[in-house]
Amino acid sequence: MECDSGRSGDGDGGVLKEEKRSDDETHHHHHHQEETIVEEPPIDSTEKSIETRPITSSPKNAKIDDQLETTKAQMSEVREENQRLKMHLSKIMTEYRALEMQFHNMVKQETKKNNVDHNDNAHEEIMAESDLVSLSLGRVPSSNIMKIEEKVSKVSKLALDNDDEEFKQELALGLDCKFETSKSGSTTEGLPNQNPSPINSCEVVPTKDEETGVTWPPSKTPISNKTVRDATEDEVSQQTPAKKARVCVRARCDTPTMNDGCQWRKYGQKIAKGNPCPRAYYRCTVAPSCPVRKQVQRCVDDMSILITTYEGTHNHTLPLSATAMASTTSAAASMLLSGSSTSQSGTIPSTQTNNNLHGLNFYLPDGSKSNQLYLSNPALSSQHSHPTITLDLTTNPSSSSPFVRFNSNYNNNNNQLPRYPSSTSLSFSSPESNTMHWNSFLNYATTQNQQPYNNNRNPNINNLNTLNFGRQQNTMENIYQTYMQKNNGLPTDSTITAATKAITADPTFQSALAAALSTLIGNNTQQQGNHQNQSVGENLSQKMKWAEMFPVSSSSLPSSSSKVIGCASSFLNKTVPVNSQTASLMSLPPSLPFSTTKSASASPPGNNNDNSN
DNA sequence: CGACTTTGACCCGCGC
DNA sequence: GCGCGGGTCAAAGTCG
Repeated sequence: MECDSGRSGDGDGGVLKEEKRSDDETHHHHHHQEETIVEEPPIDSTEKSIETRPITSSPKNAKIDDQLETTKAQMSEVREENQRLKMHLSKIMTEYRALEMQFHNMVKQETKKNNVDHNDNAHEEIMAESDLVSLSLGRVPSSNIMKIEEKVSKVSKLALDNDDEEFKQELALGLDCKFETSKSGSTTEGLPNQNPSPINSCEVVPTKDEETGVTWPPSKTPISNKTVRDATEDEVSQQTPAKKARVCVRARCDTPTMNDGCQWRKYGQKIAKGNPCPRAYYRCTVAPSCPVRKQVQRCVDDMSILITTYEGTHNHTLPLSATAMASTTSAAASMLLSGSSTSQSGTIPSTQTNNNLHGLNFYLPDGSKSNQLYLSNPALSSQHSHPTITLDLTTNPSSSSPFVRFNSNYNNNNNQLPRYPSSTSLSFSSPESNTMHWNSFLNYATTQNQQPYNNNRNPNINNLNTLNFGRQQNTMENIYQTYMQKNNGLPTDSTITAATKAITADPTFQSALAAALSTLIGNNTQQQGNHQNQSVGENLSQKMKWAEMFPVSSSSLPSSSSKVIGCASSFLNKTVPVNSQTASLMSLPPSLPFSTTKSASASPPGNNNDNSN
């Protein structure tokens, strides 16, 4: 809070300040001296003493009166200036939103077109481009993406008043404002104290079963496996090839399992081939019919690394502490299921050129960067029919390599020409100090007591790295909050433009981004939620709205009560104010299979608040 | 006693 | 068709 205000160029308030300066430089110039005089304490004390006494020395009094007058006048001017700035800001916001709307509409149109074309061409394109590692998260052929980009640039040009910088600034201001407000909100929120109202959570009734796309067959549902499977198979087969998207999270963890906030019940264990460490199978027990499973296995190469693979989406209200992981994994899975496959080389440059998205650098492993790819445990990644996205939280912080990777392995058979790109890697890294949210945030989770990484110039981040998560939950929450407060974390011009590019590159990406962002700023977005619109995605917008609806809660944190002894990833959870269901839903567009609950296996969401059995 | 874990058996898909 | 391996089931065991 206090320490960052003086910094320049680190996002946050800096944008506003600069705006102020540039707009009203003259005011500042000729008021500056008087301001300093006013703020000087001796004058105040003199004032007091004079006021309390009868007027004795008129020259002094006159001087002071003058100063008072001047000060008052100055203050009123400052107020006016403030008002002007506010007006300017609101205007900018309006324009920004208008642009967002336009952009979003275009994206929608393009997506529709692509969906039509997709069925015919997608696979061929995938086959043809399988050698390319792709960041395209949707099935939008790059040509179309480029079209979209062109259109966007056109729109931008139209709306920019021929000033790109101004546009950037506007964008930055728009988000700036949001973040700023959210930050102020966070201070009052402090530690979450309220339960997400089950009633409220139930209001977000999933209209579709998450089973729609998650082809995970519910095995222990009231209905028998095969019945449910048969019931859902048709739908599934119609929508997507039967691919069970999985999200694999690699994290360093001493304990047998990661505490992701959810309740799990072990139902099996196997020694997988190629890994002496047994693989444990867990089933979500928060709701009896929840189809979510996870596999936990130690990495054969590094026993300290725990590989947790999630499959499916919760169809019930999650404990607050589980929402972050759920939304993150859901979003990641949605990226897969929505087609993290196609892209042509044309799109790569745009995404590779260091797209800096809210502090995230997304870049693709091209041939030269193949080492960026994380090849997950072969035993886990060799699941042919399971597109798997890997969140690698284990990267050595000292390296400049990405800290977090999304690595999707559709098909890990090396000898085969993969139907899908063999891997897709999203690397979240940010060497720049103003773009370290995710880095610190995720490393915060993963490095535990590992060495701090030095990429960040912000000392706050390094502090975080020295912490264990999971065992110092409260401490970490506080520190995280402190960190969020200290790092106002406002996007800079470049981040905004990069974000625009990234979004342009793929609308589907929005879902993941939304989840990620909501994870970061989720409960801090109360007032601005309604302003966040289509640019980042409706999902994010929705999330923020929901964030309004569901105040943060900590009283229901199961991570503390759960029997699960594990590495807490619950550090994430504090940042997501919504219940799990909304988190799952929000993180995904309705059309995405992971996003909703649709059919059979789901028991009414309202009934799922109680624990299993 | 209920909830959970363990563990051997079983099922099923895939490759040969 | 067969074998392999991943995934799941369910009875038995364990724990609080």
